[in-house]
Amino acid sequence: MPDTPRRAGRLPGTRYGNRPTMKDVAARAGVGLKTVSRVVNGEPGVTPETERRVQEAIDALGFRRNDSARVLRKGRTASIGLVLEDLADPFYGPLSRAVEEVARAHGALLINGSSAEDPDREQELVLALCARRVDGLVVIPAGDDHRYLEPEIKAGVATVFVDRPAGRIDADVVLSDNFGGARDGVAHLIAHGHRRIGFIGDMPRIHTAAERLRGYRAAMEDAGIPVKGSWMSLGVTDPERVRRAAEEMLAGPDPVTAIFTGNNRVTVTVIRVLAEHSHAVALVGFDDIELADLLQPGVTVVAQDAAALGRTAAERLFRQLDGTLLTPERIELPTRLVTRGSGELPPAG
Amino acid sequence: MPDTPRRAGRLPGTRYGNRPTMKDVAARAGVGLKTVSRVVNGEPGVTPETERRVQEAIDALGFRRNDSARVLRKGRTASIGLVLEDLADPFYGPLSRAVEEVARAHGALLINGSSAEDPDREQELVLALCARRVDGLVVIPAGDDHRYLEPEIKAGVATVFVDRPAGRIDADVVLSDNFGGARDGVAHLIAHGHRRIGFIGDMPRIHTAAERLRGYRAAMEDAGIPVKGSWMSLGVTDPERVRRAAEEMLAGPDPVTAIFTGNNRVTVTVIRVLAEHSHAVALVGFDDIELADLLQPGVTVVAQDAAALGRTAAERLFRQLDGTLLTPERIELPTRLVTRGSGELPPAG
DNA sequence: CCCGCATCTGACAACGTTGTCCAGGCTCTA
DNA sequence: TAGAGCCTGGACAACGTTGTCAGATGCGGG
Repeated sequence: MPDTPRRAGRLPGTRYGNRPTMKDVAARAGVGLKTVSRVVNGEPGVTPETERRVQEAIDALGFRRNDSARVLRKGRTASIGLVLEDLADPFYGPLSRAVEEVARAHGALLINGSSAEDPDREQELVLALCARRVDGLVVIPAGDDHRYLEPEIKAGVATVFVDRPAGRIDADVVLSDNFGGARDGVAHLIAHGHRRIGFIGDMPRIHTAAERLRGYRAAMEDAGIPVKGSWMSLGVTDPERVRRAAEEMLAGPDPVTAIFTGNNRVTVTVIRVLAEHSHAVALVGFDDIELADLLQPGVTVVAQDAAALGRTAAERLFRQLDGTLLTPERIELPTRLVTRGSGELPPAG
Repeated sequence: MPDTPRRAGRLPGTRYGNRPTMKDVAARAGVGLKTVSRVVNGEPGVTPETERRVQEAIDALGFRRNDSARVLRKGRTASIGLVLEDLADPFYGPLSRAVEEVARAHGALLINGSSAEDPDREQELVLALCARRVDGLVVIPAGDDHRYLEPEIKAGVATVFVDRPAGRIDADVVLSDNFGGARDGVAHLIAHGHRRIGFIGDMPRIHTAAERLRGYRAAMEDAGIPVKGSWMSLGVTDPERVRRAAEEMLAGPDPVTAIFTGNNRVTVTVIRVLAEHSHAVALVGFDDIELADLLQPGVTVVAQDAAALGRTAAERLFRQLDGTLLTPERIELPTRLVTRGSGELPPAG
């Protein structure tokens, strides 16, 4: 590409690179400031001839309304914030997109940030968004104390929590039925003859992990199967430790014949372990994973609908802004058991 | 959850739900407006005692600085816009995240939107972002004419295009080496004895698709293999048509012994087709896919580094804002051939 | 011919913040 | 103790837009 010289950076001190303002447009069109405002906003009461002149000046100058000033004046930003754990996680992609679509339908833009599962970073992000006066917030919480949001909510920032409940404040929450999903998944294994079933999940301080563990316990109890401590591994999530945990469960004195995995990352690692294992072990995982049907055997999962979570949350948010929603609620979306083979294997050994 | 009454929506007419301003804080602390500003911004020249009083008032009132007003005054928004095709696509997740991280390192927030591969929607989004006076834009273009951005760029909006070049304007671009990657992938198949190699890719009007097709042709030509029209399928991307295209290539009078797929969606579908096929067909795909190593055989791919694309683009953007970058450039990042089995199968039949 | 009315236009203040600049009080020295 | 100089604090304008309101213009009717 030729080395066409570019503008010499933005000159320090210039604001917005000296963009034309309505005043400039008005001067050029020979009309008043307010008339330009009217044309820009499509307000009535402007002669076609005047409008044409103004439009001409706008095009000639490359004028674009400064929404910062507009926001300052009007009080609404037409933007909402989304704070999630990690934009790169395949679970959050569809969720973000769903929130974005709802926002778009309401003429709002989406500002989003990743908390990286760090409560401080979550708070920092949320408050930065509040400082920009987003109209509302969709938060997938990393922390468990959200009292810092109280003044914001009181000041009118619509807020909906997703995937996990808010901590120590009363707010709208949209969740998957983690308990029921896990219970059904484990019951599915039991129905296929398993009694020694392992559970590998995240730290129970994370709400979803705790609920799924509870579902596992409930299913076992319903079937009258006492759970051994060696069958449960909690709080491991990095691949190396998951691998060890799985191997121990499979090798112990009371080896499991099936494993229930608490989230997609764990599931993937366990699939790798089982692929190397000598005899077939049944597996049901929480969260769907791509290509799960192409593996041998296909992976049976408890799928949750990330897009529906996002959509539901965003819709509630805009209903809060309408004023049609007055009472915080907790909404639980159902999960779906998708059978593909790995969960239907009979007990071996 | 109990039906605790919430504030009755935002009262119409109230701005920001009557949030306290610096003036309120100043009144309560019994100091001047500017002193509050100084405390909020950590500027020097305030006695510890005064600062304490101000801080107290801030906490008591739940004051949070209004960044809209700040932006209006200062001219910089400390936010950048990212326009991509689809936030839910696993390719863009890591890219977004990388852009976000760089933005964060520069104290900026990220506003993003999906164009859904629609040029009009791309333009609408970009202009909405410009109206908010984002400091810069990272754009994965859907359209092929970006002259509408000229006034914006002239006005000082830093702009970097990613994944595909800009149309009809001179701007920074960060791309993967689509041509070289595809050429190497196809050459890899040729090196393993294949001569009848199929290509299934997206519409050549999309830059990446055209480049990959060019790479395919180049590799074949380098090996002195004339390409038959029946080996190429362009512009198909929905699963059903990809399936048919693959089946035709495999069944025709000159059946292919290997297929090169032009993107991850096509690759996934072709994997499904090959899984049902009677004899082994080699496969190399452009773009990596998760769990590709667990399939039988593992899927050989030409991987591009989405995060590196995003990071590089964002870094260039902030260098533009620094003023240290004066000339638009075209940067090409290398791809990487990841061999896992499917690309090393010998020709069958 | 003048008045009233409707229509169109523009002057002005306000939104909440920050930059500039000056005033007042303090300390330190001669 | 007076004066110089420094430090702290505050008054005011400005950023670009929109809401309010009043002025200008034109038209028709009395």
